[in-house]
Amino acid sequence: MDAFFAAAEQAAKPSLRGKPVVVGGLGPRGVVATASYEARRFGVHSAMPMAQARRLCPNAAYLVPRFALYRSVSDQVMELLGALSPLVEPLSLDEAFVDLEAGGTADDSRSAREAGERLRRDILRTTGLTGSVGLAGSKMLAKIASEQAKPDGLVLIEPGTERELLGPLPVRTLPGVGPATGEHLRRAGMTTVADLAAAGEDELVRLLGRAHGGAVFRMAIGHDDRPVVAERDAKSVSVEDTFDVDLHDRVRIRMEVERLADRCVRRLRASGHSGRTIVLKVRRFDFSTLTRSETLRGPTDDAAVVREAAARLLEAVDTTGGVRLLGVGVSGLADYTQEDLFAQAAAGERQDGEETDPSREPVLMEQAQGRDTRPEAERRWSAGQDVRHGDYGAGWVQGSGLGRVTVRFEEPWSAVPGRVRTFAVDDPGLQPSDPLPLVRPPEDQSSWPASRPKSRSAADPEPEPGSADASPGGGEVAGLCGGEGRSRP
DNA sequence: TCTGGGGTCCTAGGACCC
DNA sequence: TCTGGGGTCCTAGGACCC
Repeated sequence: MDAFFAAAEQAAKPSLRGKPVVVGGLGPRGVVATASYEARRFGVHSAMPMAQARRLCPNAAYLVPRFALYRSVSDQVMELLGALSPLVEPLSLDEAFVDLEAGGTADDSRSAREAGERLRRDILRTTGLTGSVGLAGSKMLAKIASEQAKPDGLVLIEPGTERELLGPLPVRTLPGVGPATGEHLRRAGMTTVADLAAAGEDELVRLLGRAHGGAVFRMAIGHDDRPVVAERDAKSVSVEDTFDVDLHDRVRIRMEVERLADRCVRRLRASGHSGRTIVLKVRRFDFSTLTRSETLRGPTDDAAVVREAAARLLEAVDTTGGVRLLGVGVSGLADYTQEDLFAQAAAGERQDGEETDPSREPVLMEQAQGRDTRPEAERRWSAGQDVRHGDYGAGWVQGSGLGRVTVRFEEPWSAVPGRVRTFAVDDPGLQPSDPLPLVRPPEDQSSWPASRPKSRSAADPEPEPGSADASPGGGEVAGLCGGEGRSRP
């Protein structure tokens, strides 16, 4: 899918179409998840610190990710892929490999191209979004082709042309060659894929190690026989939080670790797993990161066991100077859930005498450090989130601050950009809501007018630009480009 | 206003065992 | 008479991917 998160937001919010949109963490330490193509022209890209993005493109709309929406669109796309072949390997919400041969869908360039074009039409029709297709004889080349096809295109690599196509490309094009390996190779005088092929396997193994060097060499000469694997079982489950402000208080740190352990176990159980190794991750004030792990005698999915193991691991970590991130993970997964008395007994022995009483700790939670420091009422509203108002219908939060929240009332199928109204953050008529589908469901067409805004003409004039942004408490505003936010449509 | 969150795979050293 | 040769498990860190 092309610029997936941002494209989904533009499809959902007609007023943002054709405008720069940036989706990602909106806190002081957020990074860009996806930038729309309009925002990319300003130099904004994935993984960039949000602060830098705002400097480069101050007029973009900055929105929180809405994973429930992306997941539902992803499910629709994956279902279309499933109709092409039983062998579908999702890489993420917006990308997957499909083995067309195994599905009997295509067996030559012509039939593959037809299947690809049909798929792109089907994706656009069912999701309202564009996707790009790469067709080739291996996963690596199909992926490279799909990158070349973006946005909204299709590229097929004819069998026999692989090496001449790969040769001039930079080494970073190959999967598995990241910043470190790329730099390593550059220092060895290799910048293109042809350089790697010419260097030979022995030389790459010497430079990069046995497994990595061998893999990079095979990729460089266009050899990739990795199969498309439909179902991979998970090997670990983890959760982590970066705090808005570094944590110093040991009691608070301990409490956050236990909260993360609980969250991790909830995810573990939801996935139907138990696990034997508990991992604690700590990123310090200076970005140095360490992990500590402990392997139990048997798998567990017991929150108390994981919490206590994580707390034990924390005991051995020096947090002087502050902590910016904490994480808890479980690996060594068993493919079924079980109550493991061994592990619990072992944990109990090691605990021996140490008391855990989380009920005494929330008192300290109020200390103003870490996470979102805005007042509770304002914390309810994040730029981009879905809301519904009793009188005005469905909309999305454009910004909040100074005790106010501004909402644009529009739906994915609104013909014109919607009107904006401003409310008190605690307005009882305003409630968070679920995302609307991007393509209007047919059965809703008769019922929709009933829930439309009662009076469009009653909408408030738009707020002063920047008024909400002036909030000292970290209020956030989804900016709009080209004066769109200031003038009536 | 510097740097998210959820993963996978690989390497290397030490413990331990036969 | 200073020290073999595997193999597995555990821990920690690093690179990479989306």
